[in-house]
Amino acid sequence: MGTIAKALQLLTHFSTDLPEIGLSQFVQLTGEDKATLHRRLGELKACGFLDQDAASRAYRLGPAISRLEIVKETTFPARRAAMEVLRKLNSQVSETVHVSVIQGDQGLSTLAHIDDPSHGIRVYMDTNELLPFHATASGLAVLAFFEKERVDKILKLGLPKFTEDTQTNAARIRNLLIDFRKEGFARSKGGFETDVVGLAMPLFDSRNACAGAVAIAAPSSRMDNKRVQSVLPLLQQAANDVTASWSGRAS
Amino acid sequence: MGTIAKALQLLTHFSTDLPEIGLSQFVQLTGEDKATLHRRLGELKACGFLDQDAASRAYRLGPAISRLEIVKETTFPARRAAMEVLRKLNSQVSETVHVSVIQGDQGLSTLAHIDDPSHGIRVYMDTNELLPFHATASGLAVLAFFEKERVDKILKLGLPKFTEDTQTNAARIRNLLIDFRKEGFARSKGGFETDVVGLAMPLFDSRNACAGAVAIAAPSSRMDNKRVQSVLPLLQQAANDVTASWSGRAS
DNA sequence: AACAGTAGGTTCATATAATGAACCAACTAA
DNA sequence: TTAGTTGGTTCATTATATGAACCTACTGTT
Repeated sequence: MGTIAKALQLLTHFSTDLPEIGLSQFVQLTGEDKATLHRRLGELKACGFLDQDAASRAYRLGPAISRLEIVKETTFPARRAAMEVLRKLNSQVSETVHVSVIQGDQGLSTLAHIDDPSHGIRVYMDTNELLPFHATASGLAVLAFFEKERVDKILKLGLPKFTEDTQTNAARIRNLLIDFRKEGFARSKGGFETDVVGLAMPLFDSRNACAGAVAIAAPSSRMDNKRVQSVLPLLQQAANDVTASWSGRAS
Repeated sequence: MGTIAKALQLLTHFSTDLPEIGLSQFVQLTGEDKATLHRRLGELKACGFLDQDAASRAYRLGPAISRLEIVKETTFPARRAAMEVLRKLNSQVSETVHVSVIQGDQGLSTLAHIDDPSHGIRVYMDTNELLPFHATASGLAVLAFFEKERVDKILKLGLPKFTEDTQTNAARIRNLLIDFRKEGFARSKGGFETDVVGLAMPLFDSRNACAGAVAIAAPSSRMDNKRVQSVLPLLQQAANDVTASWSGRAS
């Protein structure tokens, strides 16, 4: 790995749970030398990718990120594209739908979502919340397409129990992943929020790496096996549409 | 300059006008060796900061940008913070207001804006359009706080004429900047859009570098010298508020 | 078909830049 | 005082980035 990649790797440690990181904390997180990290962080800061709190001296993501995101969304509106696909999918299935992207090893962050308005009982999404890999359909969908090493690493980070139905047995999760990979989609029932059934398909970037997932979240009362079979082709189409708009390549 | 900074510098070449850049074009833009650039671009791509079009092989901004921006805006909502300040300013002055951030040497991109709803005749903003440095109050406000070398570089890039009143004389612009720096704000009249008067104050990041500007855009009929004097303290307050929310330091 | 000009991408000896153990300095708590 | 933090710096050593020359594929031209 080159110096550039090592430096950019540092940025992946930032998350909604850990928005500010000090020098020593970076030493802990990476195991690298303090002097080395200090120089890397300094360069990232000089380029505006990091900002340093004047008082605490901790680092946080800098203004260059916003600038680039504006250019990216203006010229290649991934967010808008995802939103358009979701509008279509929502109109077809009349359930809450969302597109989430991988955030390092911590989970998935929601890029775009639609809370379905047509039912009295519906699934609400907290967009600020990270979706855990092991307890959501989206998370399982991307895990199913990760290399074994990465799956191992993530499963070893801990499998918190969110509900009675959260699957916390690593071996069983691994078995699920084999099925999901074969079938091309993942499902979960009440593993993150009680009574919510999730159906998710992976999304790929232009490097053919799994970048996220598109998912349908519905009350379990409205999502029996028959309904699953009927919405799957629509979800597949949505996944293809998002992947195509992201990378020019349909899966 | 270290390798990391050199690599990140490449990203600044992307803009709304130039969203995709090929290898040879990078050679032209930077004057560096093809092999070197190829390796740097490859590393940026491997980290998800760049994406490569499968057919044309051109590079564009990648998914990592969006991921980081989501973390940044979730945990440290610069955009939202700017918007809140703008709401207050708009309620006070009842004119179109906006916050723009510097985008390399190409101009300013609008981060947040409010089109004032209270007047029949009002200034509309095209958020996708880059604000030129030499023809807008925001641009002149930041130029006034740049080092001389950077001002020279930008003025040499060309001074397109947008209206009859666009100032295209570099020497006169330089004189204006001296005044603006002294007064702490910049003004322009019809230089970008006919009959629009702009008033802008610079914004600073935590490194004390000028990062953007907050501005009021009004029809010239509503912005005489007397009105300017009355809104300036409000603009100053808004600039302080944004800068404080961005960096923890009031100017 | 041969040519010239473009593009993206690769090789390997060389030179430059990254590294890290040991070092400060400042602050906090015992 | 001491011991444990924190962020930050120095400089000899080592590893990495660099770039001239090379390859390959595709374009339109003669």
